[in-house]
Amino acid sequence: MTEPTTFLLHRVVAELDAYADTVLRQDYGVTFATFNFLAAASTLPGLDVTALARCAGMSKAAASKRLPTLVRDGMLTASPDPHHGRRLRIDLTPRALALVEHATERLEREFAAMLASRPDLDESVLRDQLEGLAHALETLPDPTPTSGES
Amino acid sequence: MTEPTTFLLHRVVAELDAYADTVLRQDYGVTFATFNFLAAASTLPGLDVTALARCAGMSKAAASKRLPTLVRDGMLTASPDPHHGRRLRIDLTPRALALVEHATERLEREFAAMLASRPDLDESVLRDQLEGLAHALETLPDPTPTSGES
DNA sequence: CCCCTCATGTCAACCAGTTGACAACCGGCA
DNA sequence: TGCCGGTTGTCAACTGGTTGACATGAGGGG
Repeated sequence: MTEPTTFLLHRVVAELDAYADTVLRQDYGVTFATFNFLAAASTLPGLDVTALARCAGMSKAAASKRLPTLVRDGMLTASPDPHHGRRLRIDLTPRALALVEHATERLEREFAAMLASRPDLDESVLRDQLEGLAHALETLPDPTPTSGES
Repeated sequence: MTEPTTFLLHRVVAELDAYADTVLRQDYGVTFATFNFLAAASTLPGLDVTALARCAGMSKAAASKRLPTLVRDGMLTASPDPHHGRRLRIDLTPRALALVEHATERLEREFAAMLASRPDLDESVLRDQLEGLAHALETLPDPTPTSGES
C-alpha cells in the first residue's frame, strides 16, 4: 500500500524540524522548541502569558513555566502591566529579537534554496496548496462521531 | 512580514493532527500518539523494539515503555524471539490491526475529500511537492556551522 | 459598597518523551 | 574454551508538555 499523504507530510515536517534544530543549536545556541517560543513572543510586543501561550500553541501553564529561565538567560523581559495588577507584559530582549529574525531569515532562505535546486519543486505551488489546506481546515465542521468500530 | 512557509507547514500539520486526534478518540478510543505507534508497528510483523522505535521516530526506551500497557490492553503481543534470547517480536493483535487499517483509511479518505472539495487544491500536486521535498531532504548535506551570531 | 463572575498566572500531580548507564545476550576469534 | 566488542531491552533521572485547582485582581450590577 502506498504511504498516506498525511504520513508523508509528517515525515517531511519531522526531517525539516530536525535540520532546523541542528542549525539552531550549532549557530544560535537555542533549541528548536525555544526558538518557536521566542518566535511566538516576537509576533507582538507586550503579549501577556495567556496570549503568548495561545500563540505558541501550548497551555498557559507551559508558557508560564518557560518564562523564568528565558528571563534569566536574557531572552525575555516580563514586566507587570501597569493597567492590570495580575497581567504580565512579555517582550523579547534586543538580543533575542535579533536571534529570531536572523535565524528565521536564514532557515527560510535555505528552505527556498533547497526548493529552487530541484526543477520539480516550486515554493509558490507548495504555498498555495498549504494555504488552501489551512483555509479548508479552518472552515471544517467538527468531526461527526461515527460510533462504529470497536 | 509574510508568514514563512515552514511556519505555515507547521500550522497545517498541527490542525490536521488535532482533527485526527478527536476522530481517533471519539471513534477508536485511542490517542493520536498511540495510533501512530500502532501504525508504525503495523508496517512489519515481528519487529523488535529497536526497529519499532526507529520506525515510530522515537528512542528505544520510549518504545519499550509503551509496550506493557498496550499488551495489557490487547493491542500488541510481545513474544521472545526463539533465535535470540533478548530480542522481542512485537505484533499487533487482530483488533489493533483492524483499528489501524480502518482509521487510516477513514482519515485518508476524509483528507482526500477535503482536498477535492476545493477547486484550488489537488492532492497529487501536493504529494508531488512533498515527495520532492522528502527526497531533497534525504540528500541534504549536514548543516555547515556558520559560527556567526551571538 | 459589596459581591459575583470572569480573566489571569501559578502550582501540584501527572504523562510521555529524552539521554546515559547497564546487564544480558550474541557472535567471532585467539 | 574463554574472552571481547557490539546489540538489545530496560532502568533511573531529567525535561517539557498537560490538566485541574487555585488565589488574586478586574469590572459590572444590585
